[in-house]
Amino acid sequence: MDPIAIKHNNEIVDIQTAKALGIEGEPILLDNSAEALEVLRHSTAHLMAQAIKSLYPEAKFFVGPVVKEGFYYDFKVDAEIGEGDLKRIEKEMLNLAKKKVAIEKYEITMDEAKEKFAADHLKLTVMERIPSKTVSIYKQGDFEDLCRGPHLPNTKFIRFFKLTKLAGAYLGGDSKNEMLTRIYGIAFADKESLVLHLEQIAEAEKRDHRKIGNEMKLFTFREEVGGGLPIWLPAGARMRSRLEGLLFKAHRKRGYEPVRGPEILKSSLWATSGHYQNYGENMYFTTIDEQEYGVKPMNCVGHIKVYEDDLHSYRDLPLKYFEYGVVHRHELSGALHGLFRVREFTQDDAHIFCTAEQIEGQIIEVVDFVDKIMSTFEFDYKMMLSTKPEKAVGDDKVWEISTAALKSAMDKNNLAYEIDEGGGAFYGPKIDIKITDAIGREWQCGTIQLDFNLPERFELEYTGEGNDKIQPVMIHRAILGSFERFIGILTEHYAGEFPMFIAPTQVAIVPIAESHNAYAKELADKLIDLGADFEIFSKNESLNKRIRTAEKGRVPMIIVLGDDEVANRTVAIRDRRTREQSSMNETDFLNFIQTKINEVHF
RNA sequence: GCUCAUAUGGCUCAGGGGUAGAGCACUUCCUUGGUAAGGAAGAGGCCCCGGGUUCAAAUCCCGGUAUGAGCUCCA
Repeated sequence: MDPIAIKHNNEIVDIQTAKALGIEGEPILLDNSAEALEVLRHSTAHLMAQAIKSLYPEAKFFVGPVVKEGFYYDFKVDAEIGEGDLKRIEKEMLNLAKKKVAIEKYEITMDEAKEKFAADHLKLTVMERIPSKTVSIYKQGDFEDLCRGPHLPNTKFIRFFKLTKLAGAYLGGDSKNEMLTRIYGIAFADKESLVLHLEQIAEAEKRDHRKIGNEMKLFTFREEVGGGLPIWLPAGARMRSRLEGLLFKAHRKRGYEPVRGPEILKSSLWATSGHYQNYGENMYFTTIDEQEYGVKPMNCVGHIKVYEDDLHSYRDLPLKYFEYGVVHRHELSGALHGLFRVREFTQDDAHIFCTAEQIEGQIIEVVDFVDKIMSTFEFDYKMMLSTKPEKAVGDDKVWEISTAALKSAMDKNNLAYEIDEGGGAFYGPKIDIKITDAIGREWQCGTIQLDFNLPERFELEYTGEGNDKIQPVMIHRAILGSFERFIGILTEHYAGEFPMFIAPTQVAIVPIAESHNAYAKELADKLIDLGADFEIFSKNESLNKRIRTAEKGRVPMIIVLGDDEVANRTVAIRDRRTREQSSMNETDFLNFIQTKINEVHF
């Protein structure tokens, strides 16, 4: 196999450039390595541009980079391009690739380039952004494009690709500029990888929590209620309350105290906390009796008021307050997305007030808490440490100390993390927990934020050993993040087939005939006593229909009751996934359910 | 927030300047069935909201609301 490029000084250099400059290096072969895909996808973007140019001769092109999920090209044509045109463009791309045209590179001066592309105002805009005196041109057949490369040596390497999305995009991402057409695509070195990728996209669509949530009647949204304001239906609320219950116990076990702050607080308080200045554009305000109030976007201020209710000794610390805090944040309307991005949500929020010496131990404890929960739900996760953002309160020195404290807690305990520069909260640095779901997608849930600023702003203190007044440190933390987003993620993670301990309905009871209803009711009562939710399928429908309905409802366990079961006090169990049947006596069954429901402790 | 698209019964969707359609779900009746759709009859819609054009608007136009995709990745 011929190399498609080389790696020189840790940079990808294409064959054309290497030859011109006489550079040698480690060969990059056409496989699915990051380097090979970068070159392949970049050239596929160009091939797409060539195809577009041949179908729409008036086309003008802006930029066509490689991105995380493939590549795109921004361009402008006179005609309307719809989803249906993607197939046409793909076909033309295949035709062009089949001609096995060499991709050549040459350099010209910026002035020459400006003349060459004089008719293309988009390319001219691109050139305005390039500081160098010369630019490179890549040529394949009669198609030429301004590009820095690297590119494949020949179009024949491009075989396995797919144009995936069509969208509008502003020139340069700025909404003041003109709107261009953007086509996204993906390319791989072999057919299997492409097929696998497309299957993954289809799988993600099947798991969409908006679709499953609707089918399972977990939650809904209503136009007349407002955007981003979820309505929890009985099934969803049952599941949510199971999660809340398990997590409540877990907090109590770890020494957290439940507290509760008000939904609206005076604006002056938000000014003290800094939210008014730094987060105000995301907040809802209301004025009553000439007094302005802000609807809380976070729970910290309420918890600070809990702390302030009493004097504290160093002996009391750490104090851990937690609340399932309902918060409102005005997200951009275009950013709303199912349960993932809403304007009202409930955080599993807690604030730990501790001494500086206790920071490390507390961080470790929270990380351990996170690990327990995420592993229970079979999530892999990684941690990101985010540093000071542009909009921030507090001295640089305080930021340095708190960032260092987080790093040291992680380092000392050999916890791996990545750094996100400038990604912190406005009051302090943070560690975000990113989980990976069943089909490999990443989600941000929990967060641990260190805060020296709010204690300072509210002049919090505790009495030290020497009877002196010392400022405590606050740790903000959430583990699920919010019930809304977490349940959305769980829905996609499990494709709606929730494990027994969290499922909205644990057991579907299907009595075969009316004469078996009494036994069904008797079992149902016993299930309630165990804390299991059930549903009896005794409607006037065929047995097959009722079993099908129960299956489609994604209930983890279906039991069928007929003459045999009533006579012997047994249940016929049908497994949701394997569709296999087995029999169990009543006592064993109830014990089994009890074990299944209680097998999880966070 | 911006651009484009979409909005028809509880759900999924077809239709379309002049009586509103299907499947599922729902109700009633028949059927009493042993592991993925038994049969029949019936009820249910201000066609998102507000304006405009028209003899006539669910349909065309404008505005609003909601939903979807994209808007950060720089030749």
